[in-house]
Amino acid sequence: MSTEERRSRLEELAPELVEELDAEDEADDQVLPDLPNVDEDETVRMRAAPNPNGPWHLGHARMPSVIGTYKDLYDGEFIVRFDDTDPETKRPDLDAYDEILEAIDYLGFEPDDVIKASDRVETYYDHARELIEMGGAYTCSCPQGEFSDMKNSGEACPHREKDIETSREEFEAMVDGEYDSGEMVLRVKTDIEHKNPALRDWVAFRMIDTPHPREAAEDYRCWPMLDFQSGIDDHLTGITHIIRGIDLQDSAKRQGFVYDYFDWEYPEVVHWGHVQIDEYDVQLSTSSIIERIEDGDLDGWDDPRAPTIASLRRRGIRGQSIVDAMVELGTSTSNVDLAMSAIYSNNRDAIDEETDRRFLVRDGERFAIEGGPDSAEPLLHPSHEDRGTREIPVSDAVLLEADDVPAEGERVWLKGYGPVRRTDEGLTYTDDDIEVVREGDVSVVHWVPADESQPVLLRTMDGDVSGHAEPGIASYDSDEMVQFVRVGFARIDAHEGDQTVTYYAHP
RNA sequence: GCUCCGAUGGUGUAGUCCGGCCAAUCAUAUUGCCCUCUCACGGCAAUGACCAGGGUUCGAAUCCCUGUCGGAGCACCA
Repeated sequence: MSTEERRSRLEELAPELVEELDAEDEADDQVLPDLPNVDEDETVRMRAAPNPNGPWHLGHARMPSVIGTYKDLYDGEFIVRFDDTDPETKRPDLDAYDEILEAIDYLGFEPDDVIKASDRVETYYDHARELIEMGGAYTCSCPQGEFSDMKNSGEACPHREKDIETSREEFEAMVDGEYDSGEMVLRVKTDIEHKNPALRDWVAFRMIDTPHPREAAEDYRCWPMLDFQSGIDDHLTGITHIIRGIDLQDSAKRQGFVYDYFDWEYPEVVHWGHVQIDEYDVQLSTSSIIERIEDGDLDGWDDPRAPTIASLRRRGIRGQSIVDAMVELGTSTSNVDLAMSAIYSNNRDAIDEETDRRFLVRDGERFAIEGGPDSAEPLLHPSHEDRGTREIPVSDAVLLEADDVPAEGERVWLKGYGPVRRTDEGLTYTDDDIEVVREGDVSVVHWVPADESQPVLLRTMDGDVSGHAEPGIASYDSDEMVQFVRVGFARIDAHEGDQTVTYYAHP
């Protein structure tokens, strides 16, 4: 019985089972696990909270990919919140704000709102004041190391029991910038004997002497720490579900103390592991990429060797291909390796049908050609005869890749042109029928005319390759894709002088 | 040291909550064959995994314990 037959038979016998079957099928199409505790009456609302200290590397694509997909799945919302509260060690890059938003757009998502933590400092101050009044926070001038030692042995520091009045005054002095970096912090009063030392009386605000690069925030010296800022914002912006990395495993527990003081309900949290991406030897970190650019190892963020979103974009890989691969990783708490081949496979699926075939010969060897027609007309796409052919002129010589050069006396089939035999003079056209190819005696190779070809630079992950393409390559606009036969897919980047610059995408 | 978390083929993932339908799903990868003017696409096939050891049970990938390995936090970074 075929599947169809079984189905209709089942429909007769037990229609309710068919429904069940369909429901299961539907569930199977959903690649991401269900979000925990989704309230039917409430809109699922999530956030991406990037630090704008540089453009995005590939790992950053995961957050918008997944929360954007959840947004679609639950008919929810997501916002982008720039967590730019450290003007010094994670100093924001003013260009990165827009670059990140562009990356999200390229991935195919549109945030419902975009906010910056550095615009909201007064809000954080207000909540700190409230917390101080409740006895939930105190100012502390302990040197960092000393506090750490006391904390680790579960001892309270002398400032913990100071009166509210003093904390209030000292905090206002912090806000007014009356302390230098390191002199005073505001701590949240948690449980100094909590069994997890990471949760004991953590810092909520500290002093930073370096002005924020954004003009609107350059006067602030008292800055909230991530756990405070993020905790307040998640509540205030109505976030229902948070996804974050395992490095922030303790954040929810830390922020839980603040939420308890304010009597707020903490959002649902999903933690996921780190992503590594194969094919790149380098570390996936903003700072290491910045370093490599400064050292001149990379041309910039969109260098084809850079593990960045801008790089894949320039190579002509669609945002959707990245999104699908990211979503496929799921949200497990263990670390995962993403195979670039998964992204490539998605992208091939997306573009193969519509991409023209063209010839590119890398590092060609020149051979005079004798006899034969004076042009070739290969199809633009092997599965679409209706799209027509391209004309490649052949005057008296062609270029072949070293690996394709036949031994003397042997034949090859120049794809779209015809059979030639290697002689001591060069290549001589023969009258062989295509049967010789079908029988496997003669291999088919790509080629370009030696004189009428167009110089091409192919930029790849392994460095730049120069070569020559058939003349028609000059007619493509920037951003169009071509498939260099037997080489791979590439994006046309620019026509510079008499050279065409292309970026290699994938096989 | 203290505290969390995790472990299914090369990679990712389903199944784990509620043990039997699992000699384990799907994708990718690799290999072979077919198609083809040797790319790509498509078709067919093969390869390959439940971290280890105990326990509970008629029955364990699934529950329990121990171990091993891996990851994370204990910052006035995010």
